[in-house]
Amino acid sequence: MTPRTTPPGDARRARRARRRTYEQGLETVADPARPATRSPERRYGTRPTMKDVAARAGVGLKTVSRVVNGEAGVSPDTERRVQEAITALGFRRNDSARILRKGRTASIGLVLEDLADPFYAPLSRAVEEVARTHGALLINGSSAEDPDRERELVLALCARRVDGLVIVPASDDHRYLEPEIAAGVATVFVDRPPGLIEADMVLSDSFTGAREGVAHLIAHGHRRIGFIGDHPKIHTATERLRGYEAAMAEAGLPVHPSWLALGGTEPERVRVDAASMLSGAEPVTALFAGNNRVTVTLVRVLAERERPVALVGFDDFELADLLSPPVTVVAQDPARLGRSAAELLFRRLDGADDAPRRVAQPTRLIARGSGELAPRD
Amino acid sequence: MTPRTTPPGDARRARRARRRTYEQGLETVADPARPATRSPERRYGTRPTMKDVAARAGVGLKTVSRVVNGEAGVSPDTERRVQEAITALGFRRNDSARILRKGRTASIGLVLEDLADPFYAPLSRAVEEVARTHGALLINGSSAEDPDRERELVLALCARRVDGLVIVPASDDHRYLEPEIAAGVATVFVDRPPGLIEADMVLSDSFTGAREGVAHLIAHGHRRIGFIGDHPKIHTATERLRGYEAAMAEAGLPVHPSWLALGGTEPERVRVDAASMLSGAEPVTALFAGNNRVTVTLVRVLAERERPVALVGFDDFELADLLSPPVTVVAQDPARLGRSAAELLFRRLDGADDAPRRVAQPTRLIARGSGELAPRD
DNA sequence: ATGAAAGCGCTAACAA
DNA sequence: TTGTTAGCGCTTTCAT
Repeated sequence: MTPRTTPPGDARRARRARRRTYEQGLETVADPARPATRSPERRYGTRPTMKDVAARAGVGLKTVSRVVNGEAGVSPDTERRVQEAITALGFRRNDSARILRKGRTASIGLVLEDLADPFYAPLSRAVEEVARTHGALLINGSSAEDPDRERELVLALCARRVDGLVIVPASDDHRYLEPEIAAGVATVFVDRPPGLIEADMVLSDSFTGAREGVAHLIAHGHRRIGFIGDHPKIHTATERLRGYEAAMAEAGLPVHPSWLALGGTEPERVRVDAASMLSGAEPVTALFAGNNRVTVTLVRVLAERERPVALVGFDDFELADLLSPPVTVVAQDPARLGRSAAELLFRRLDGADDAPRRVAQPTRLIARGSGELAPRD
Repeated sequence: MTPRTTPPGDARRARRARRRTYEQGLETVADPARPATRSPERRYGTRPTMKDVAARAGVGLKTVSRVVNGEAGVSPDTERRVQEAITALGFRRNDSARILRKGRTASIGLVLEDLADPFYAPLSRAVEEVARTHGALLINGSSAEDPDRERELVLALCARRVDGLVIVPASDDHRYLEPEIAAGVATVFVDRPPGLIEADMVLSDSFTGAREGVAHLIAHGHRRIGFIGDHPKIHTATERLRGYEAAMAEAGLPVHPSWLALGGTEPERVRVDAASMLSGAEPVTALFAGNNRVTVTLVRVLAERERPVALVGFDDFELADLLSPPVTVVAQDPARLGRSAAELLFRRLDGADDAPRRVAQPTRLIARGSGELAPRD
């Protein structure tokens, strides 16, 4: 516990030693707009290496390696001297070199739509937690629902030689991953299936969940039910629509095309579609929301109206139970999705080589009030 | 657009080639409980290298490198042949080797309390976005408010030679970072200041925000106001308490010790403290919540009570405006905190070497209803 | 326009 | 117990 203070000049000098602009150094995500690398100027060239430690401790390089990695076969006295040198020099093993040599990075990549989305944030956290128990770090990126960005990110992660990938796909064609998977990158898709390739996947049972949610509304007397969902290119959106259609068909109810609206989750779009369904001669008396973003917008829309409209949302969300009326939802468990996906990934990394799996997780209907409102015609 | 299909055996063979258990391979986060590495078995040894591409294209290694990196000085014909070989072999540059050679990783680390917390998720996303514009990847980890885990994570990131670090500290002593910073790892603290070292930081003005929030309650007639905040070891918690005390003092109001409760954000703890403040002969008529987790719990507690109690929460949260009463908050902008921190980081990476900065961001009081309730004595 | 050689910092294999 | 050598896959330097 030495309250040692580095002279303030040190850090400044180190900073000054850096090359002029960051981007000149190295690109990760390919960007055709940016010209290729030029200036060499090293970055951690000033850092002590094992060789330096060895020289200072008066031992061989391998001995330092042994001490650093806690391997056996070093006498206590030698170890002490090496430790002293390490501390004095502020040595820290360069894992880049280690990774190159060992061929494994002890890191996995996670690509999803939006890290900040309340649905994906817990998923991401769960993946991180599993990675941690396996001694791996997590590199993650948001695709923003853009297939090109997904591909760019995924390939950047592959170039970094992540040991595995967990992907919430934005793209519907993952053939670009074939060489990577063949080269041994374990890959698990979560929340949505891969496109045009075989791979492990962990999904919620969107179809059944939506069918139950819509059947719940029907059971409460609704006949005209609107479906407002995510963009049709997204697998879960179409699955949930299928669930809606199945529930309606099972009840012998017709579906008017104007009751269906798939599109982006931007509040404006959702508002426009909701407004049109709720107006006219035969307005819908209930709405089914295709995901949490849509649900939240619909809660706002309905709060602004006088006439009560029933609502069931896909995905649970915080405080749903404290709204008035409390919001009935078809709940998924995003953390569990993430955990399952990550565990499947590490099973692959541990050598499991059976056929790709499709894990389906059930959803749970939580009746809170908004879905039990009777139709007001 | 060749709909090429890899024979299913390929991936399986690659998987089988892997070593037996993942953890044997390589450790990232030091774990004394796990024994040191042993089995060597390579991982991407089966991957083609530039050398392989060169052999196949009948050119020199450096020519391949030129093509891969888009450098000038390659004849169109040669380039074509190299490209063909790259495609045929499924070559992808190994960035681990590149990083080792170039000395820069084009990645930054982010360590925060909990990736899934609705306050930190947008912060994280903002950091990611800035990193992206600078061509860097983001490696992140959650410290779970554990100083040891923070240190472990940060040092693992340093060993990976991330170019920079953004840290929401859990620890109150960051001297362990001195050698790293001296070696050139740009470091920016966000949301909370560093402990015992000088470094850049980006903070919200917790003191002023809390003072305004409490003054708002006082202006609405409250005299007995409870403060329920985060654990006192957390800087923002004590700053907000200071703000509370300042507002009370400025109004000439006494503060009874039983009105103050700092501790974990677990709902049980918050409930117990709230219950005791709200009972007795002279219960508080208003509550000030120290952060969004506490606020959410208090909303639940108050919803269960008959007598209305005023509430102002620190941090805004989704749907706060749709609760009844809508919740008055002192809002921070977590995305902006993240963006500022990341931009500051990249300025450092671009060579800025002026003295460490302390950036303070203002908070904003948003009156929605719960903070405007009159005291009911 | 192209390539051969050196070496980034580490670990593996093998001596001593 | 300890050290020496080779080489991971790439970029850099300097030839040609």
